[in-house]
Amino acid sequence: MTPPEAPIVGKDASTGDMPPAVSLRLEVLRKRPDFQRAARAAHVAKPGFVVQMRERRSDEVPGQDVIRVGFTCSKKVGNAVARNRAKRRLREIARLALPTEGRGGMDYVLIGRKDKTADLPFAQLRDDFSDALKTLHARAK
RNA sequence: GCGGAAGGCUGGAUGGCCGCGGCGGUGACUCCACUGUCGAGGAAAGUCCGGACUCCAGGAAGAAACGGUGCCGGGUAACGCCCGGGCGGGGCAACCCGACGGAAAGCGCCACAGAAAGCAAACCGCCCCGGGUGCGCCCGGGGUAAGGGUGAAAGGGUGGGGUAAGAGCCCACCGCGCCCCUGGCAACAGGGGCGGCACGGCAAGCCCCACCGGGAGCAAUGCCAAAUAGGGACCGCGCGCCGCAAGGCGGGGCCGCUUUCGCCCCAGCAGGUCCGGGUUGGCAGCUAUAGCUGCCCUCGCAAGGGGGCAGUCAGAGGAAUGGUCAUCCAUUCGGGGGCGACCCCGGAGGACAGAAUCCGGCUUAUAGGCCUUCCGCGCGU
Repeated sequence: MTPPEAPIVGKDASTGDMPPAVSLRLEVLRKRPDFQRAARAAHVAKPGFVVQMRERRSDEVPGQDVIRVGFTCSKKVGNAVARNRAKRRLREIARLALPTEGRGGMDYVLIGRKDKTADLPFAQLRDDFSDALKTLHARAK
């Protein structure tokens, strides 16, 4: 079932992000202060998750060629198994979309929701994430 | 075949595409790319016990307090765990359950009901004597504890003798207590003798006895680096008393307590040197041994012990061990076909649950599937 999905990726890739994407790198957020700064920035809520995005200041350590992304699932999401599964699915949609649809110099934080993050169809999660990114990028303009 | 008891195993499979963490290799190799290899559980969970390990308290001994354990024996590094046994209780049985030391060391409590709840008493009764009778019984005195009733429990139980009625008053058996013998390492069991019964229950109320326990925890702890508050030591100057000097005197401190042994410190100051350090980050601790896994020998009823061979098996740190799709596998729902086992089409969903220093246990959660042994009933031979 991979072939049917390939056109989607190809279509998104043709929107014009290809040239700067040459050296975009993904890094994972690990420090609490980074999460707290992102929490004060813009956010978009979708059924399966919430996305926060913050533009790093130009003098911050990771340069403009780096996209950073963090994942948060609090105890409200469920027990350890539910939290881990939600986080893994969030990681996957981020990994699939950010190299082509993300912007350098941004910190993204994805927040899991109870039951929805683990149960919604994967394709819907991907579509919602693309929509959320477009909304955030338009707002940041 | 039906019903039941005990124990054990498993807990989705295969493949495609795309990924993650550790270690190794290769490449102009701090980034990165490619490649090889390894990568969650029986409970990883609760954090309830027991340890290893680390730090704290100066060494040793002791006492008190506090906490825990509690039939006996064995196993173990240890345990509150495990195995075997005893006793008590439940079940036709297989088997299961048990805070199971001490109540003549002391204190305390025993609700409700009941006449009476621990010291002997007597509500209804029963019996005898005296008196009165309207003959139904009533009053007074005394003897009883068999019967009724209450209760979780009422001063041994059953039967016989005995008596006015009764009563260990007497007798037999059972129970209980003491002594002795036998078996057993022991808990305990069996037997004999004596005693006429005295010693109610609760120790999951305090308590007593025996045994065990110092405290805190990997966010332990050690190392490195930067900035900085600002503390201490030594050198130098100076310095209470005694002494030529070494040093002593005097004062103070060191495990929560005690004893003993031992140790340490002691005004002030411009300067120099060194140490130290809240916090943040990095590295170590960090995964291999009271090991684990498989097979075998041996001792033991067993838990387990001794030995041999082979292999070596997650180490993250906002936390890797996955995401997704397809097929199969069981499960279930709807429709159809077939006498039936079952088959076809479509759909749903896949138990509990995710390592965080590491072991040994316990407890709790768990869809479905599988295996072994045993018991009762029924049927057949």
